[in-house]
Amino acid sequence: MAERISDAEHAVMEVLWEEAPLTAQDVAERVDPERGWSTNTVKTLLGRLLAKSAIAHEEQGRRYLYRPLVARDDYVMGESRRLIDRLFGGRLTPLVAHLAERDELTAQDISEIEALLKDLKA
Amino acid sequence: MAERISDAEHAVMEVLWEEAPLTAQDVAERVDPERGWSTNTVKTLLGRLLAKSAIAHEEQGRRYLYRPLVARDDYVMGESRRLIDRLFGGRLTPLVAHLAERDELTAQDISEIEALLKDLKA
DNA sequence: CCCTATTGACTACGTCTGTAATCGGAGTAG
DNA sequence: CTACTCCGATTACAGACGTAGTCAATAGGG
Repeated sequence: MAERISDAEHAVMEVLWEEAPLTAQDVAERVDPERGWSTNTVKTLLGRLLAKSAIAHEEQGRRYLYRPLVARDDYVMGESRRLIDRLFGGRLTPLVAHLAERDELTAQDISEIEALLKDLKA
Repeated sequence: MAERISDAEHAVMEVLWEEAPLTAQDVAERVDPERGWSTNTVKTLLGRLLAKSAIAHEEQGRRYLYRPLVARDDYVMGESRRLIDRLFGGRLTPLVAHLAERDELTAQDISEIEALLKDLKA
């Protein structure tokens, strides 16, 4: 089931997570223009996502409406875990430490996370 | 330079980050046995990493000694940023929040990170 | 009813990846 | 000198990916 969503496919998923159901046409129109994809490319990606059961489609007249089957949260969680496991021995602290060391954290980030953690303990 | 290191290649890099320089043979012996790679496979990966300048080799008699050119920290940072940008709009807080929501944080994690952040402000 | 525009399905194709066998040259044991 | 061995380099090959063209069916416009 966890058929591993590729990068290009992910771009399509983002569209459907944002709004669904949509027709292939709609999706093509909403994909990040950065990509510069042709409609056909988007259709192929939709087809592949269907094949891996990441999305589903229901007939609507002579076209299909696509909707995500995988929740964004689940995908995001999976990817995050994969990275943390692979690079930080499965622990979040080293990641935060790493970002901190490289000055990738703003004062605001720090406050936000502190507040968040405080809440967690409550 | 930033030739994007693949997953299999990454496994080889981990060995060299752990200890270097090493011969191809040494690397093959130290790669995670989980992978079950033949020596040839490791050699191919070393070749590809050379091609993308992620590692370098120096002649030592009849063989080569391989050493990393890319620092682990840089690699790790790059991958982390990529994930955070792609999935969390470039901000760390949502990632932490996400992990928290899914109960992926232990009490110890929380304390550690709090301590870390406290230090940062000092 | 016939032509054209639309839509999903199928096909294409070069690149990258994972995995490995093979080839050719250089020492090494006789 | 000769057969063998060790090593890096070259080649192989299937499956995933990014990207897109073509085909067949269908639904409207005349």
